[in-house]
Amino acid sequence: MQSKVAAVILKALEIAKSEGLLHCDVPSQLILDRPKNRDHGDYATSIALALAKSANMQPGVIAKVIVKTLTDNKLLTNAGISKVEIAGAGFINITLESASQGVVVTEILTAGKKFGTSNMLTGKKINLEFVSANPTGPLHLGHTRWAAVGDSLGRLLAAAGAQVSREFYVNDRGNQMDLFGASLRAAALGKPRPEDGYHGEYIEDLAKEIVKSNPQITQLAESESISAFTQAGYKLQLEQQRKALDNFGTNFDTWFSERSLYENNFFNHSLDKLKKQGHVYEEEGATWLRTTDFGDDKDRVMIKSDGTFAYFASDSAYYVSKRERGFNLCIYMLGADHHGYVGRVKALAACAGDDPEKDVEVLIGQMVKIIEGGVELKLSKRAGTIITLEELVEKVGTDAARYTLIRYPTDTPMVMDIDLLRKNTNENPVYYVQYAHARICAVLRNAKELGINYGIKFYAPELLTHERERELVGLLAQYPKVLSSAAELRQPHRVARYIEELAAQYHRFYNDCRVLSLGDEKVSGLNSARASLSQATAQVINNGLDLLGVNAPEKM
RNA sequence: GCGCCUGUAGCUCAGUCGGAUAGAGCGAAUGCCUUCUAAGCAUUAGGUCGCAGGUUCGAUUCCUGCCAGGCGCGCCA
Repeated sequence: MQSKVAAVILKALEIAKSEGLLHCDVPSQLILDRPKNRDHGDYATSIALALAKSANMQPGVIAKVIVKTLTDNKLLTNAGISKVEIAGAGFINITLESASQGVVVTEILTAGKKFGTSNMLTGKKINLEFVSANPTGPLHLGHTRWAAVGDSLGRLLAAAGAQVSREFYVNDRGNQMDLFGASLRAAALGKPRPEDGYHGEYIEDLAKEIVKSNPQITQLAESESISAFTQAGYKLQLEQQRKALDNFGTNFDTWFSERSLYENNFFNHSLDKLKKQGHVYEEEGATWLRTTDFGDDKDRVMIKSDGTFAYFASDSAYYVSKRERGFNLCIYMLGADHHGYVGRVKALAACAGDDPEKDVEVLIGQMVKIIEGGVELKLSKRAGTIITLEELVEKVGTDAARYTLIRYPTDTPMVMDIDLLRKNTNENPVYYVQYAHARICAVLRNAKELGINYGIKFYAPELLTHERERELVGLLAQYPKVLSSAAELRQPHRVARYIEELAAQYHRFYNDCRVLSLGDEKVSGLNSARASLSQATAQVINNGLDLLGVNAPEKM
């Protein structure tokens, strides 16, 4: 509907220009806003103000020309417009006819689960890397934010037509792993842990489990024993992470091991590739990538002077791997403590001969604070007092945890109030939205019992003339736009905010417009129309929640 | 010192491809269930959109500078 309206106004501009009423270029696209104020109609455009300068005319005059052209050429009825008004300095407010506005309900009921999807990103093969952690401990709050947001973003990008592969990068190389093994062994032997080792209680538990399944492990020579502990701990911990994520509704297509980058000569292959681009050099016995060629603040070491690989070596090979596997967009989701990586990753892409603006995106998730009983829980891995994904889920449940984490833009630091999330009231937005869905389901169940037919065949859009109905229909029509802009901006929180608004709008409608027939009242077309509208609303809430990975219960 | 993020109602936060009277929840006050799920709805109160300049017909939104807070700046991973 919206595109039809925009098209008709553009057409009016063309006609006005050809008739010599307007002397300026006609834009190829027209922006239609949804006015905040309902008195301003269903759509509004400020095109007259925008064109004022280049046309050298008063905005109000241009607006008049547009409106006159629209009416004179009888363009209004075809686009389903019932009213066009000029307001303020030159805004054009457009009101749709109920019937034409209401067709969106039919569209929703026809498309079902697919309503809102698009082909905006068709042809994009996206590698979405998120969570990526050391397999040396439980996933903490920062990981959890990305587990929720990343998963949702993956669904969103797929809904926009992209082919998405979700990838978890397992940091299973380097001295963190050795420290992990040494910490486990120390715990098993009751010895003090290494100074900069792992100190959480979970180390004790893991150590016990490892010793239980392999009692001889402590008898081995120290270095063998440590590496045996490392291996065993790695397996257990990775499995635990996988389970926790699975339980959280977050699944990955690929668990990519950092170690595997060094198998089958892959690292050398990727280094050769980089060398061919001419940004690799040797200095002081080390091998460097000249990332400063592309705006990084310093060059990065890949092979250290002692011959071992720096972390960045893995990064570079990993990137090459992603590109060789055919991804034409690599999205990295990193924590705020890694924001220094942005320049480096972009420069890396450039060093590999790619376009850092197009082929790579780095999203930074700010810190999450958690408050319980009015006190901030301080997070320290060292002291072992981290809040884990499992603990969060245990405290508030998967739905509330996911929803809350997704609800905020990731570039703002957020505070989670555990006490609030435990409340089953509308202080807690996830319940508010879920309640709206459950409420609709209840209404529809009752409708069936009363013999009220609803659905595409029984829906008469022209009957929906009440202000609440029009508002609700108008909001439903916005959903595809919300999805595409959320996908484009990589901001799943927009979906959450939208369905909150939709839930609120439904509750308002529900309060003012009775869906079901009363008592002995005869069932009318209006009952059917309203029930169909309710059904469409439930469908959109369901679709939205689905993108967030949150349940849409039919009963609460 | 340099870089990234943030600063909007008492609290937690949305919003802004530049547009008409800046929004929501909580908290405060007051109404609405002899008939759809009151986990709901409505009304009222509450704002120099951090500060100062600039661009513009128009700036909370864009630009510059400053102030405040968070986080980073290893041949660690």
